[in-house]
Amino acid sequence: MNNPNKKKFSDKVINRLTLYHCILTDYMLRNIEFISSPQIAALLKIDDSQVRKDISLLNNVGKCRVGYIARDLKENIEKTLGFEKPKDAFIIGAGNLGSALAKYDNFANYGLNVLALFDNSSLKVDTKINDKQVFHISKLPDLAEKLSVEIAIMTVPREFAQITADFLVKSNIKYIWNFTPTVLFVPNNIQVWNENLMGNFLQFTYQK
Amino acid sequence: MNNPNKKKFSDKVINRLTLYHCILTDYMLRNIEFISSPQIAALLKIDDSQVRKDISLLNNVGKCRVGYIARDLKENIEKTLGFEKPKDAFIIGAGNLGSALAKYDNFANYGLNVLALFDNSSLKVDTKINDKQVFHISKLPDLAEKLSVEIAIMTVPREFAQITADFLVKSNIKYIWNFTPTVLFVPNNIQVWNENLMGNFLQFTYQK
DNA sequence: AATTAATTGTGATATTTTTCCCTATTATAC
DNA sequence: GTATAATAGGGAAAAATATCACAATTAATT
Repeated sequence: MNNPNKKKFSDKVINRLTLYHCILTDYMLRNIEFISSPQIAALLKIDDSQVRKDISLLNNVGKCRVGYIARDLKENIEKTLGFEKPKDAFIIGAGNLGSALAKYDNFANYGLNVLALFDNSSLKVDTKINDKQVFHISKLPDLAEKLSVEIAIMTVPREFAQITADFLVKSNIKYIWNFTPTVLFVPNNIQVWNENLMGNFLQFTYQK
Repeated sequence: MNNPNKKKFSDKVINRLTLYHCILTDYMLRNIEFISSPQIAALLKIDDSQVRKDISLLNNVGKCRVGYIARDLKENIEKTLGFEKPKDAFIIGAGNLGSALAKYDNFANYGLNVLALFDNSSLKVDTKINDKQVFHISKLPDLAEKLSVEIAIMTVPREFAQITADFLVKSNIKYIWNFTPTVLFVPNNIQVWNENLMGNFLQFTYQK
């Protein structure tokens, strides 16, 4: 009955939980002890019962008339979503976006460690970006194996997207976070997340 | 019956349509004339009837046994989602991410024109990034009014996120694309899209 | 010309997600 | 102490979304 391969939470729930986490981080900085579902709901402009349902999935209990203990809830989300089991990743493509993501130290707070970058330009190879070395792309298979890295953040120009994806798959990368405006063709055992920036933009500007 | 303020398409549909558009762009580059719903579905690992349902919303008709005319379908998506009516935007925060987005020329293909950047650092003010001028943030209200800009892409450090949002709202900005890991408190008439990068990352790495 | 197989379009069904609504609880005000 | 109002928790209903199933069409094959 309890299929261990089944995801525990839907994508929507995970997405909302990380937004609750952002709010809770802010509450911590402001030293506020309690948070209520209507407060969270108002900030995100969603229904308060939705917030309670999500939180109840974490087996987190609140106090009537008071709300939830902000610190506990924050830690509970971190534990549930695995922030404290860091995952290592490579950035493929040390251009503008790749560099920006390499400098985005917030990733580490959410359990994502960028170990290195890869590029094919000799201008970039052997430089450092935010203390992370840029290697030639040919070094990737070796380093991925040695460091057991399964996650690649792909920020190459669109014309190299598919060929790069093929190379990553051959190098035993299992997760590709695709920042190129391309849909990749990969085997079924590879997880791809299309960071569909324009789709997101249209979602919030279209007819509102 | 036909409420003109009602959105025609759900967020999910818009998101998928932009992914279909990515695929179609690739088909154009490869000079492939026809595309079928099972082909699209296989790339995105979704159901083919889902693809047909989405496409039928565009009043696009396909040919049995052949599929859809790739160029027509692409143009239909562009027309429907308004790629050809460009929208002007400002980038707020000329740091790494802001600069990367200013250099991301793909936005223009999707109807988003970045006119200028704003920052409060004198080191950045009056420089140019990809031919776009960086202005001091104090110039924003004037320029937003003169140029009728309603969209702001926010890439400031998290500690300045809320104060910046307040300032944008006062400056009559109506749409905030929020790249900071913060949930903003804004009036109900302001649209915010939280580009929740870590949420997206967790969605595709969590228990898969 | 007949057959086969691939594809669209769509109604029906199933599933997922969200919202509604009510009860129990409890801090605060009176 | 009692009343009030805000909140959590959770079952039920509603809404949204995705999948299934199949008839109709048609290009390709025989």
